[in-house]
Amino acid sequence: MGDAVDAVMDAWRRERPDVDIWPVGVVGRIQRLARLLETEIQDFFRRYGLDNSEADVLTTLRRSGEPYELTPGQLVKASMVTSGAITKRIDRMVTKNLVERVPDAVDRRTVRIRLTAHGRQTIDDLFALHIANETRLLQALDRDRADGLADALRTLLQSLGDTSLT
Amino acid sequence: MGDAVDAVMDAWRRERPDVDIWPVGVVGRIQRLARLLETEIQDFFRRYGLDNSEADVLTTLRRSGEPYELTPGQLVKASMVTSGAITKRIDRMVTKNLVERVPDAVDRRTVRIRLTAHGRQTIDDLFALHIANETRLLQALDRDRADGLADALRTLLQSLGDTSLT
DNA sequence: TATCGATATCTTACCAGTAAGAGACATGAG
DNA sequence: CTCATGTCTCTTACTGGTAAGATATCGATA
Repeated sequence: MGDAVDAVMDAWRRERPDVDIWPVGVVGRIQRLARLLETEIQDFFRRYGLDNSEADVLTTLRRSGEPYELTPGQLVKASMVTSGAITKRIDRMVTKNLVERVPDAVDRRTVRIRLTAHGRQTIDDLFALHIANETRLLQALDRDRADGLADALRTLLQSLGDTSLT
Repeated sequence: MGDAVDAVMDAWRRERPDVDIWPVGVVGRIQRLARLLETEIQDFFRRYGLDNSEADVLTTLRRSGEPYELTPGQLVKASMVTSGAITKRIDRMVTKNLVERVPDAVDRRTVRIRLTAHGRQTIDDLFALHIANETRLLQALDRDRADGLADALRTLLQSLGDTSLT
């Protein structure tokens, strides 16, 4: 008994035996897993009054280290969404007192987005729990298989040019 | 030199050495890859006047076999989007003459969504090219590594309950 | 056969994100 | 010093999807 993608592949082999559809076994699974994992992670953060997009910004700022601030442009590069989406996220998060906009002393085009004390506290309280939740989602893989999986995924990401966040 | 996720993990190890963040190496990569692959595949279909959501419906109907029709409910289960989204997709695709709604003879609650001749032609013309494009996206992996990757992803999907499309 | 819960599709109000570009500011070449 | 070009953030109009529920129909049971 396979997974949902095995069913898709069986159907294609019946309908289009002339095409070797092996890439579907990788691409289709990555897409389905991404959706399932995103839903699970969203459920986790929602229990604490956050959503995925807010958690994305909070974690990006937190792991950047003291003083926990980045420009909107840096957040765009780290996030895989457009600048318009980042502006809106920041607007929402300012009203929730998770981040604040502080003017840049040197370059007046630039704004710095800084974690508030509340934002810092929120993500620090949640981070270990969030990682524990991701560990639970991956518990079907032992550590060796997980490492092998991560290696193969890294190879793909590098080949697609995903080598930097800045 | 690693990928973008290696940079994220290095940052976390510096900022939160108390947390073992190994799951990020899998979850983060699946999420980034899903976005990158989706963008690439969207670019591919856009060259032929389609978008991802339309291609999703066309492929689902095509691989279901003669007479190339499914109910909206079956499309919902195959697609990972809500029924409202499927209704809208069908509306758009009807105006583009890719599918048609045909009443079900037996159950009048049910509608059958059927590929038109144009829809059938469109997906049949594109399918082999689409698979060739996916093959290109995965060319960094040889066939053995791709099989191993697919196996690990299948294990995860099954553990998360993703075993059927119906 | 009348009724009631289950099922199937569609509707409505809303929202996050996108694409394109506007506006403000910086900077280097001449 | 000036101006043209580049950079940075934000705005606007739009779109695809969601959540919740309305509407219509089916089917089992008393």
